Amino acid sequence: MKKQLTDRQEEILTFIQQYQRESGYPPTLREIGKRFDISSTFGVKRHLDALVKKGYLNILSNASRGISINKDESFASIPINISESETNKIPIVGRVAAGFPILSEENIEGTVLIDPTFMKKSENCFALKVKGDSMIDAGIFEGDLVIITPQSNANNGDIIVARIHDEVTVKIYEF
Amino acid sequence: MKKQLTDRQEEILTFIQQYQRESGYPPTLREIGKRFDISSTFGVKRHLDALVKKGYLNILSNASRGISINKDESFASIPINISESETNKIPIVGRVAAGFPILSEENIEGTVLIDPTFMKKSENCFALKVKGDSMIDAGIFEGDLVIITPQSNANNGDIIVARIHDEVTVKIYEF
DNA sequence: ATTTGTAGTGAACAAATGGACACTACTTTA
DNA sequence: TAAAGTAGTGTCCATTTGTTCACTACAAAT
Repeated sequence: MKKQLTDRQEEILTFIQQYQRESGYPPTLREIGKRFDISSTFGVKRHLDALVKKGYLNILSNASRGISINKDESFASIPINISESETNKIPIVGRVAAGFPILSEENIEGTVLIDPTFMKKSENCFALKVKGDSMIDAGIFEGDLVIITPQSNANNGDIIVARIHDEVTVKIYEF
Repeated sequence: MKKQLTDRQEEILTFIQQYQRESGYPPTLREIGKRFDISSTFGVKRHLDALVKKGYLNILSNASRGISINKDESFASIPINISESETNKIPIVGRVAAGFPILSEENIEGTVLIDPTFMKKSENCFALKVKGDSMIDAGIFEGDLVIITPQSNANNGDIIVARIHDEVTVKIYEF
């Protein structure tokens, strides 16, 4: 369990997190001091030393902006074993505008994150929102997101997406 | 569309990303130079300037380690509208060891990320892996992950998780 | 043939930045 | 009551760090 912080330390830790998130790098002692009206860098440093001592920060000596935040809270200190870089960020394709490639900006409505537990990382996937319930027998309902992996051929019985001009439908492939 | 990078620029960008991810703050010119055997900081700076010009980096003038990475690539420069902080990180509970609270470390097997599109952020949720196919009629198959929202009561017909001592089962609640 | 972009060296400089010291003051703990 | 922790000021210093200049060299595009 982490040690208790004073109000001041809590404020400063929050500021560092926020600064880091917004700018991409940590603040300097003077920037922290400016924010909290602490004129001496020494005053700020003592706060940081306290945060290091209590396990919330690491500081690289003599390096400028050498502050890193120890993030191991989440759920009762459960280790996160999934790095963001392994996560699938899949674009959601809305209407398919003629003339543009499917993954061009014109067609993208948003993105959805899919945990790598459920599918391996893929570069070409995209998602479609299902309209209508023609595939209800296959467990695909109105409003569901279906994730499409482009590939050059399909087997009998596969669930596929067919595009006829601008119109897109989900079907079972049978021959 | 982003402009093409040279091999050298690509290497350096990758290094900066990696350094940032691992240490929590960006590298200095000299640290980059050291990694690539570039003895002059000016040589490094020209690479960074090129990366800024091509839209991959922002640099705060005269600030030490003032490098921030423009991350808007993903899929053909689709804007990411989901911040990581909004994403649900849900712990996967394995066996339920008696005497420990459900979410204690002893019970956690891993975590899974669920996009907020599918469920609103919740602090108390956890996931269970389904064994057996007793709920196959409800579309719950062996190996599926079910996500549990603890709540104090259930309605007729709800799918619930019941715990009897250490044993946990998924059922439909009927009275 | 000239320009532009890339790639690098070496030196010198100014600003940014962390660290240390001496001092005051208040509160909490032992 | 003494010790330890917190909170802050002001000053000085050494190091870290980004910036700039002059110079060389090569390849691709105009």
